[in-house]
Amino acid sequence: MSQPTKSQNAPQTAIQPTRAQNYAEWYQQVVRAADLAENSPVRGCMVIKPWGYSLWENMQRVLDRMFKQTGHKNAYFPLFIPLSFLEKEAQHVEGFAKECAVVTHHRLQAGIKRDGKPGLIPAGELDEPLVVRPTSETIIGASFAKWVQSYRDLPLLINQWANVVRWEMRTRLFLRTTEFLWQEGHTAHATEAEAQEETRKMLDVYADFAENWMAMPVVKGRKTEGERFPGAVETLSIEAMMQDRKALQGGTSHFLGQNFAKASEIKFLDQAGILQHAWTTSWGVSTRLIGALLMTHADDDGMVVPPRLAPTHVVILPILPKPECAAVVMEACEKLAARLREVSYVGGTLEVEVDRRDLRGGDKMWSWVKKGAPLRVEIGPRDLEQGVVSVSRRDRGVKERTAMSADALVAGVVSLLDEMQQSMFAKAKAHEVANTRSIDDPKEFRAFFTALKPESEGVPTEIHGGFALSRFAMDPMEESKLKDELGVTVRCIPLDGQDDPGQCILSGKPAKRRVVFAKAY
RNA sequence: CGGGGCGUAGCUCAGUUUGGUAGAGCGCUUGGUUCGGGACCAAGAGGCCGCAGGUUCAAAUCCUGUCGCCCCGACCA
Repeated sequence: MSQPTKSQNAPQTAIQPTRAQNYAEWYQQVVRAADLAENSPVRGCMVIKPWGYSLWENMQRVLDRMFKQTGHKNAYFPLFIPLSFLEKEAQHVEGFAKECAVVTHHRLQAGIKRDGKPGLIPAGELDEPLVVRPTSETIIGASFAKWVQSYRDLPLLINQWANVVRWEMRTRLFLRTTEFLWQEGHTAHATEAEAQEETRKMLDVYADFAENWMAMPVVKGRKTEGERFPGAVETLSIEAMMQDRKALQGGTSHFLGQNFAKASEIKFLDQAGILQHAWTTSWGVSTRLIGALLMTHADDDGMVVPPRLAPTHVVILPILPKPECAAVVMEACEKLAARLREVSYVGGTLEVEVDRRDLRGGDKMWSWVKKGAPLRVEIGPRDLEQGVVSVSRRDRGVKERTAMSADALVAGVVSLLDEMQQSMFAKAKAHEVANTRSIDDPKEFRAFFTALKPESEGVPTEIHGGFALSRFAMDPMEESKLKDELGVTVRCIPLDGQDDPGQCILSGKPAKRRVVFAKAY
């Protein structure tokens, strides 16, 4: 087979391979083509590039506003956690011990390294090692213990934007990296009911954000015992179906009971003068959401960014076939950009970029297609003659264009973006619905999650499976067996589900209701 | 931590079996022809072949050691 040259045999899609050919590789290629992030020299850690980071900034801005609106305040706690703090909650230690980065020294000095060469070696061993936070329950708990004395100090509603480190064995850009960015909310309450309400409220905030900003439909639910956060009494999560029909946990909200309050001594005197332990919660979303956004919306030409989170809403591409018309075209572009920048959109004004780069037209256009900018507006001499601009939507075909007057664009741009946002959600929802099935027959269940052609010699399995809504008797052993056999787990017990008694799909024992089974990231 | 693989130009890789002193495509620079589209032609810049030893007249190539990375599993936001 001869190597096809670019001119004779240009790829049909901007991303190779396509989703259908090799989904995992497609994901990596989109991350790169869209200029979201790249691998760094540091094992398992990524460099988030400007386009990817501005997506995160937009997510942060919206979420931060939602947290403030629900009464939370931001604070910042140390990156380092004394080892003894982590040891306070037994299940917590067990859950995180295997993935902690540990600081054992506090300076470097000249010496002979392990490879026998001269260089810098760690010196000044710490009396007590410091753990780089994998999550901050214990260090924040220490502060909460000081801040809470009376029922009048409650509820305490705190959020922190931070980086955390989890020494994972295998990493994938955005989905699982050694260091990642997130927010972690930590709250303390006087009563169990209030803490549970908080847990539920923040899950609703996440679901609202996922659906209305990311255009990503989610299922809200409770986790089974085996999938729970270490140390939590109950874990709630939002689960989204990616385009390969696997589930991605997008955010979690934990009801911690009094476990961490007891470990950190968060105590208060209630109105009756009785000393009580507080009830705490914690909840978080991370830069993983960028991976979720990609796998929900991106196509074989690259990223597709939902308008409400786009760093740039409109890209204006000047078309300059002849140098003599450059000035006129550029002026028209700048004029349109200035008008569009006055337009209000989702709490701010439109972000508009005129791409003045000295690149060939095709390269320039494709770079924005791959990044997923919602609207591209082309302006060339011919458009100027006809008094129009050419508008392309990223959620439509790359070559599809609509000619309209600049006035019409300025007047209609917001409804255009709104329609695009809606349409992206609708498409993702349709995909979820199409691949969610109620299954009562164990044979059908097994077939649903079994690939027709198993993976072989670099050819991945075809995309299959989805969400199975089946009854489960909540036996952890059965769940663990299922995971070993089919790689399927209970993603959640949906909150909006009804009681629907019948036989457990795994054991045949009586089961009260249906849960979501799926393969997961 | 178990199994497999790979370290050669910015990127993707060939060359290693059969040692002889470094290549391709893409990208980059310059010039030209094109150009409502990811074009073409020409000329260039760029690598002590992961690192350290050894064998040899001669090592990217053979041997030993070492470091790093990737993939599959177990673990995981």
